[in-house]
Formats: sequence, structure tokens, C-alpha cells
Amino acid sequence: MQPLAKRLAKQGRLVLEDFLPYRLSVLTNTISAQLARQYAERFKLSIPQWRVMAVLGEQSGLSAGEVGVRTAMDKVSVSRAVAALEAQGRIVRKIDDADRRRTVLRLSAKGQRIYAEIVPIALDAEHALVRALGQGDLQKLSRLLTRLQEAANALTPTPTTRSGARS
Amino acid sequence: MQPLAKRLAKQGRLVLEDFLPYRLSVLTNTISAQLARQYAERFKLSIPQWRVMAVLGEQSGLSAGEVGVRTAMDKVSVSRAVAALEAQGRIVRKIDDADRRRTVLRLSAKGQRIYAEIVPIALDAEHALVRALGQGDLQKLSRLLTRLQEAANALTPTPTTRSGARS
DNA sequence: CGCAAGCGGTTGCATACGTAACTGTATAGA
DNA sequence: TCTATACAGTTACGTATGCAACCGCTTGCG
Repeated sequence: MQPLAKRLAKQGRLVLEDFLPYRLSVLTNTISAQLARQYAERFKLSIPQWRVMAVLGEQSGLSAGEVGVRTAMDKVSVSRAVAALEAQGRIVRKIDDADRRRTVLRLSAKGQRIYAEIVPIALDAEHALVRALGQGDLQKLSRLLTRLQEAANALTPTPTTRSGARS
Repeated sequence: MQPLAKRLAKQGRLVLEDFLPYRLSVLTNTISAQLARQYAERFKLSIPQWRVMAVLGEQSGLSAGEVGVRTAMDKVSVSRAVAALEAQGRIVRKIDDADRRRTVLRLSAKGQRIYAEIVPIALDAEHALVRALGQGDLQKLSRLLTRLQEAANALTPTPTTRSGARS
């Protein structure tokens, strides 16, 4: 950690510590590990499960596929998270009558209570991260992340549903 | 994706798409998956292995523990990556005479050739990401990431060696 | 010395994850 | 209507990953 350094790889040489993908990876992992620990300890929730609850808390009645799109998770991850959440009695699954391949997902009453507990924790965590940034910095960060994500998407061969990930 | 949105979670509600840890996670995963694919296809290298080579290419003769610090990987990951790289004939392991618990690591000639091939690819990938950003944006991004990393470190209970991660 | 405690590194085990194959349902076209 | 194809979601399988126990070596202290 240099005090006021360039911190982006320079011509020709590659210094891992300054390499953007590496820095993003370490940062993300630090944050995700921290959040995962909290969710797991307090609610026995994995990050995929937490993501599913997060989208269902905002918009109820989505199908598994729609959840996948909104959480950037592949369908297998969604399927597993949904199965676990259902086993815990936190969500309810119902086969769509109009199309019996689809299942419609909702938070149960219990799931809603947990959701209500988790949201402030998540927002606090986010706040703790951005506390050190000014208001202008925050918007700048947001814009930069959007641009980087677009650039990253442009690199991937199949810009179909992206998958995996943490947080 | 809103055209010019706030994109950071607002008071009370939690919109996953705007939640900073989530956005970072998706971004990192997109990038890491892309890099991992390239390394794997062209060099049969995993990201942990690539990281080990990256630090040894910059500074030869480190111990496994030192590699761990510089790559933000835990010692198990380092151990496995080193074992694989040695099996591929890309690095050389030598027991330290002064302290026979330690092993000193170096790239082999073959390893150095591969390293020389990979560095420009990695830098190109980084360049493709930041291409859309201006020079000022780049420095801003770098500073923001540094601040966020510091904030994230402050949250973790044991600020000892951080682990895991991709890229 | 001799032994307890600590450190560098590895291995075993249990879990998480992604890819691909599979089940059941819907649908377009002959 | 019958059949081929596509789609939603699940299961199976191989690999990767983290934690904890472990092995050998070193060192501090009696």
C-alpha cells in the first residue's frame, strides 16, 4: 500500500498489487466474506440464498428464471438456493397454472420477518463501506462501476445470463 | 440498468441491483471469469496459479508464505498452486538451508517464458476494461478502490492475512 | 541439553460450484 | 393430432475451496 500511488499497472510490467482485476477481486472478497459471515451467523443464510430473498422481498411472485436474471445467478444456483429456503420455510413455491413448467416464488410470513431484519444490516454494511467517501465520490464510483461492468460485458463471448458470484 | 441512475441503495429500501457489494461481486466475477478462461485455454493456468507466477515473475526467491501475503491467498491455496506449477515444470522449489521449514520458489526457464507471454495478455485485458475511462477517471477509480479496501479491512474481525478470491 | 510451544507447509475432509445431462411441460409445424 | 423442438427447473458429477488436523523443523526457556 503506497500512500498516494498510481495503483494501476504501468507499461510493460505487471505488479499484481496494482492490477485492476486483482484489486477488484481482493476487495470483493473481503466484503463478501464479511457479509457472508454475518448472514450465516445470524440467519443461517448463504449469499445465493440472501440474494434470492432480496429480490423476492422487493418483488414477490417471480419465477426461478426471473430471480436468476435479477440476481445474476445461473439457474442451478437459484434452484439450490430456492430448495434450501423452502426447506427452511422461508419461501413458498407454487406451480404456475398457466404454465406448469414454471414455479412462482414468494416469501413466507417467516421469510418476510427475516427479510425485514436483514435489510438494515445490509444497508449498514454498505454504509460502513462508503462512509469514507464523499457524496460526489459516491456518484463517481457508481458511474465508474457501471462503465467497467459494461466494458466487462463487452469482453465476454456469450453475453447471455452471467452467473456465479458472491454477495 | 437505468440510463443515468443513482445506483446506490437508498434509504430504507434495498434494491439488489444498486447494492454496492452485489455490484462489485458481479463485476469482479465477470472479469475474473473472462481472465480465467483465457489463462486456462491458453496456458492451463488457474487464477491462483497465475497469481503465484505473477509475483514470482516480479520478485524471485520468495517463500510460500511471502507469496501468500503478496497474492492475498491463504497458505493452502498457495501450497496447491505451487504443487501444480511444480508438477508442470514451471517453478522450482528449494528448501531453505538456513531454515529447513521454508521453501524458496523461483520460476523455471519454462516458467519465465510463459510469464513473458502472459503479462501482455493480462495488461491488454486491463486496458480493455479501462479504455472507456478517462485518465482522470482512472486515478479516481484507483483512489476509490483504495479507500473501499481500507474500509473493508477495517470491518473484518481478524485483519490478518486475507484469503481466497479470484483473478 | 530437553521439552513445550510456535511456525512453514501439506493433507483430509466436508462443502460449494459450474457444466452437462436429464425430466417434465409447452408449442410450432406437418 | 402427432411429433420435433424448445424451455423451466432439477439432478449428477467432477473440480475447486476453506477449515482443521497434522508433520517436520526451529526456538525459547528451564
